[in-house]
Amino acid sequence: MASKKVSKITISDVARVAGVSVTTVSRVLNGERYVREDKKQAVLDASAKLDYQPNVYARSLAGDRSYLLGLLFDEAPGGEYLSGMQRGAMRRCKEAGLHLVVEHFDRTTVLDEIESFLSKLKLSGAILTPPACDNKVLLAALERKKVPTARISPSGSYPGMPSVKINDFEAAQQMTEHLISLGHKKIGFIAGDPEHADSRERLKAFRDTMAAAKLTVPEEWIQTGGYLFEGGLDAAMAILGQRQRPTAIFASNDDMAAAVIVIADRLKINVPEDLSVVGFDDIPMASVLSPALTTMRQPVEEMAKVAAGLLIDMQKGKKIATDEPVVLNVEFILRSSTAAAPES
Amino acid sequence: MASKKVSKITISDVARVAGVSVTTVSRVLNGERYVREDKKQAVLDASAKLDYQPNVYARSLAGDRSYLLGLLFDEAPGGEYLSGMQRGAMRRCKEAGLHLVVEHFDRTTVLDEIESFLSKLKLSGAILTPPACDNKVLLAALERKKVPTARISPSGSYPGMPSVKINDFEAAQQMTEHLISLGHKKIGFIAGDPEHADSRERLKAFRDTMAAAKLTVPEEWIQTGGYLFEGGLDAAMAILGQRQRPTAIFASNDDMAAAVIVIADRLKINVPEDLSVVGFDDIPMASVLSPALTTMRQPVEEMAKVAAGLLIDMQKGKKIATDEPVVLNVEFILRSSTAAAPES
DNA sequence: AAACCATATGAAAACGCTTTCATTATGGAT
DNA sequence: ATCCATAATGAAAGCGTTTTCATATGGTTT
Repeated sequence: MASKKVSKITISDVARVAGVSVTTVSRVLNGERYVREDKKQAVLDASAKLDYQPNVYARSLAGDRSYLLGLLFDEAPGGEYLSGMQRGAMRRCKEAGLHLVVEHFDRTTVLDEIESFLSKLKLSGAILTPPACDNKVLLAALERKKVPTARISPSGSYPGMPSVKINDFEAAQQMTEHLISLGHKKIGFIAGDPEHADSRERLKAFRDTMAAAKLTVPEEWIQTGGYLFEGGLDAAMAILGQRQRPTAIFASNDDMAAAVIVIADRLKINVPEDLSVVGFDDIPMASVLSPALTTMRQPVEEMAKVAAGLLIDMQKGKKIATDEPVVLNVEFILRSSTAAAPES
Repeated sequence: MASKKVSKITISDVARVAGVSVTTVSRVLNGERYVREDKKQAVLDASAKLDYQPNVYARSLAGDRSYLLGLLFDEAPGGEYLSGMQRGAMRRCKEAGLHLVVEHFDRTTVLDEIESFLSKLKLSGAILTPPACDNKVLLAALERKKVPTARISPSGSYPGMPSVKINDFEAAQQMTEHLISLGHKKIGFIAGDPEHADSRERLKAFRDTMAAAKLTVPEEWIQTGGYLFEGGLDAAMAILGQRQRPTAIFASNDDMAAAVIVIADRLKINVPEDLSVVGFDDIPMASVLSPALTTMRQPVEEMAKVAAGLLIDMQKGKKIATDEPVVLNVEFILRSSTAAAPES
């Protein structure tokens, strides 16, 4: 007795069981119009009964979508940031039956390489994390290849591409107000990368908020650290090495805030008694620093989830606003690196 | 005058230009035998001239390979660890013209879901990071679906699946010897997750090395922290809260070492003057801790690269040793959390 | 009653490759 | 000269979908 071949279940198997044509099965599976309700149900039943799994490659070859979303980056942002993004994007992909492919383009990647990648994979969409979201070459290639693209925390806007960000201005304003409310009047600031819009926003918010509170800030207390720990060390040294030093420092991200704490420690300045320090991002390190860092949490995972969602909606033909970014909320995290300003 | 259609370049275009059949082109592109050198060259030239990009989906549909490698994980290890893995795997994939798709399976993922994923994507290979590398359900599914799988730092071996790891025993031995050479005689140990082979290895190495140096370790000085920061806090408290306390603590990873430093700080114990602390992994946090952590660096990126390489070789039909893991070297990183043992 | 339209359906033609199978050189060994 | 194995090649048959196209059906509108 010949054993039944355990062959793969194809769309025609489903068609046979449901008593319809493969065309109809395809229609049902892709949610098209013009299928009678009873047949639709029959197809769904048959498909479930047989545990039918459409072949991604056949679909991609025949249709022109690919069921793959790309998460693209160039110089990697922090690992925690990146894997948060990834988790968010993955979750959303799973809901929609898509898959996430990751790809790295470093500074040396030429246009050809990018285009070759794009034309080979024909991504259904691409998510760009900073700083790739501002990589002109990459953006141009994506546009030429007509790959729907969502950008995360980009600088400015790019025609036809939606983006997701937080309200950096408000967040930085809130953080500055926190320090002011603790009685600090002499506050320093360490900016990120001036190329990044978010960095410029945070700095502007700091300046505006200080001015609104009638507090002046010597220019020497405003330094740039490029979002890097090392840059933060230099910036902190530049600020704290002066005769006149502030009683609080607002670093534009946690890496640089950690650097401030290191420098303060080296200079025998007590944090938070003599110097309050705040950061931005809430990376895992923030809670293990000593003292634990007061910071502003970015909803990293959520941002990627939303970005993926935008792409999925675009693919479904929904109209998406591409001129204004989707703005998500931050969360203020109070820990022990901030305290009331010391008696003057 | 009709403008020339900018249509996609297919294999038959290449065939025409090279003056051969598509079969021959396919043969050349897949490195098969039985193609005369001159024709081979003609194909290569034509392909380069036309900038031909084989369609991944058509290839996957026709052949039975998929040009996709999967990086699979369940409960995510640290973000830095994961993104290091990813970088390594991606690099190797790029060299081989493959792409990396990432997928997360959490504790609640049922077998069906995994199998559905596997049969839909027909991965050319899968890389499992810990702890997914020991997930029985996942492993069984991969085996059933015949997906070539490489495991990273697994517990034990699994028939037919190669793995990559470091020599945990030697590394932990070296670390223990470092402490002993500094004059420490009273050393505590915080173990990781007893389920993990690497954790058991590190503990055994510690015990053996201490014994070899004729040093005894009270059982209360050996605690388990499960590789987690929180677990490390408890373990550190259990060790340092006693009347008799050690002059050094070896934590099985950096997260727990960070916890030791936090607890020491809380108990007003100076590190490294009164207590030396060492970790394992060299996560980025290690260098910003205060004091900076002496630790053992795992070649995370390299491990993933090697794992990807193993899969690629397997696909090419090379014979791979699956009984013995590939062992990579660690690197001892001396920072300032260790010092000579205090005078007794 | 003819003409029209929206709805519903399936047969068959792509999609761009790999692989099978049949056929034709090629170069010794008999 | 004849035969055989092996090297080299291409025509054509898949691979499992989506999409196009043709056709059928049952109202509505002229």
